[in-house]
Amino acid sequence: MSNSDHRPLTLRDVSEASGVSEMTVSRVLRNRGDVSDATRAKVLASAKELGYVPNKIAGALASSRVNLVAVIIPSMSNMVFPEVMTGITQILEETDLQPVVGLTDYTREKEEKVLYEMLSWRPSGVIIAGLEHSDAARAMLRASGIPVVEIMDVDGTPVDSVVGISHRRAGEKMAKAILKGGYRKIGFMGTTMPRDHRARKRFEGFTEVLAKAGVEIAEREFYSGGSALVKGREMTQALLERDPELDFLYYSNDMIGAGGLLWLLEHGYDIPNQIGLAGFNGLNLLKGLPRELATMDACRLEIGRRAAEIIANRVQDGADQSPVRIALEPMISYGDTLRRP
Amino acid sequence: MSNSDHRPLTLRDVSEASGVSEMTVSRVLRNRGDVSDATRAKVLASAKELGYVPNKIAGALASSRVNLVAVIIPSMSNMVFPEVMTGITQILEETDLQPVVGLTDYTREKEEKVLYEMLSWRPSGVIIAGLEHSDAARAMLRASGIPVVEIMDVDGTPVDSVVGISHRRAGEKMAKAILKGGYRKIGFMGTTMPRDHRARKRFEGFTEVLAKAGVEIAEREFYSGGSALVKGREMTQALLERDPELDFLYYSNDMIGAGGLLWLLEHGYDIPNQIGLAGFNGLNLLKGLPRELATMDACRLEIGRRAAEIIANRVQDGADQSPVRIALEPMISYGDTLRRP
DNA sequence: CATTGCAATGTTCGCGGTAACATCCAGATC
DNA sequence: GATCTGGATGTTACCGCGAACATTGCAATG
Repeated sequence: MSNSDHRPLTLRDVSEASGVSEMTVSRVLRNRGDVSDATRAKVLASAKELGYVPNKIAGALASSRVNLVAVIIPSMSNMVFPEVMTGITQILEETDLQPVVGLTDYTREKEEKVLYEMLSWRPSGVIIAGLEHSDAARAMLRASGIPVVEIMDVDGTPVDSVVGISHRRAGEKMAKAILKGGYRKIGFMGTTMPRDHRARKRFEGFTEVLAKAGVEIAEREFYSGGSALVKGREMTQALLERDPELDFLYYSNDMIGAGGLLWLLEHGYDIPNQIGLAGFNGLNLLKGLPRELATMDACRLEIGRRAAEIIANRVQDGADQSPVRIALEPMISYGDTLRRP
Repeated sequence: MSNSDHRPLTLRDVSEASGVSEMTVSRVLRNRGDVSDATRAKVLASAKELGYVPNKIAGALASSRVNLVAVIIPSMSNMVFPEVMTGITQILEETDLQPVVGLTDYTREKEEKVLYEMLSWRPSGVIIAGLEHSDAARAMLRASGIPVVEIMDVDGTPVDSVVGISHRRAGEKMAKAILKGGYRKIGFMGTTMPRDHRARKRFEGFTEVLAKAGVEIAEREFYSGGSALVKGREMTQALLERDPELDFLYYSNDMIGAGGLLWLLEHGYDIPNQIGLAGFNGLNLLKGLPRELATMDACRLEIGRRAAEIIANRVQDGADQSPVRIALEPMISYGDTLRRP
């Protein structure tokens, strides 16, 4: 049962223990090729007794097949990417592919490093967040010769396939809804977003629609780090102190929106009449607040699923290798904090 | 720049492009051994121009060295494990080790499968949540011959090293604090926990201390799935309808605790006098609620860091391989919802 | 009973690197 | 000038497995 001498086990050990060739053991363990039931049973017994675990490193080298899919995302801590991962996992579980995650912390340097690291394991595909990469990263992706799916965002030029929503459009859509709701003095709160291109695009779409209607953002506030709920409270207070006339607050994510909502309720604001508010991302983590925050669903689960499907399809041999572009439609949810038109 | 014919690049390609042997290229790319500056520059230029990415599969096979650390945890979606991951990453970033995550969904079968899968990549170490594993899993861990750190929980017998808190003690500690606060009619809410051994142990420690003081849990309620915030509200309402006399509510996690808190505030309860409440896990995600929930810090970040440190130390050659046991002390935080003694 | 057919099993070679050792050569040393 | 030295580079032999092909043996066939 135990491997006390501590020489790592190999196929040879199993082969000797069961009295067949290494090749036959290999066939049994991979369920490939014809093996008699008797032999199969014998081999499985020996393998189990020894506690043998096949060496995928050797296997992958010999077969030049790796069942890994690299997933490169900025962070795991903000609820949006875990949900994307769930979607990816749901699909890949039905195949023999396996996701491996790399984190970029929203920096290009790290993205490049992580990508290099991942590609050095010769995965079968790459799913990577965003369309903005360094030239080197883009070159690596292209040179890798494997299917690449860029996710989250469709506003730009993909290397290969892309699945996401248009954040520009999401911003526009929210702006229109706010205007239709009759709001005119609008405050904006978001992260300081040097590298959050998606937040930037939403903001651009948002302000453009407002501009066309002759409305300007009256006040804005940015934060980074700390508890988002607390920051939402603080920024909301700060904004309203600067301009008590504001009748709408647009938050770049639901968490700060929730903080703002709590603060407004405590201070007796009449929502959504005296003041309306909306966030972004449809975190169902937040269902159960005193009021339901207006928000926009970024289709995260679906994005993960679609991206994984593209990879899974492409990996089959003889599969169509042409790039796919999927633009999902972000759905607005009015909740209790945005007047309906 | 591009590899259009699509034969994957190898060391040989770089070696031919730069006019030196493959071995020299290998040395340059790994920064190992003596190579003249001129040669180094030449090789790096060729590698970059070709867009060559070393093949770690081949490298690992040849050197039998893999810079991966398997991290096996139940889930990524409940805020506790992401924080552990952060701790692990913080430490491993200073080394050349890299974490690779596998998810078990709180089931033993999946744990066993994921472990097998991970071990087949011959990682340099394993960090795995909990002390309860199938016999097969335990056997694999032992047979692997690599450092293993079980995390989160210290109430049990580890395979090798262990870093965590005593959940039994955490439950006891909270029970004592509640009793000292003068509460006597206590309700409990948690997940249906067939496989959440840590929640179970907390519950056991909790009830035992109460029992010694002659106090019994008056009401209890369990949930699974859905939005924790909503569930917290619903369960709280249900419990108080069944027994309006309850003067304390203990929640097995902060999220449902937050839901309960919001419900109680909306219904005009006087907290913490008429009724007190406490959760578990110290999610700073939740800082910013109208009241700060009493809770207990499970030392998640620190657990991740310590576990990673153990692996990092052991991986060095000539390192002390003896098992380590680290029991961290969970700290109670009274917040605004638990009367101080 | 020799021949065929096919399932079951074995053999050879190479995947793309690296460890370990071998070689080469310019400058230092006597 | 012969010898030594050590940095720079090359050669050889694997690492553990799987693809492709080779072989074996036994039942079916004429």
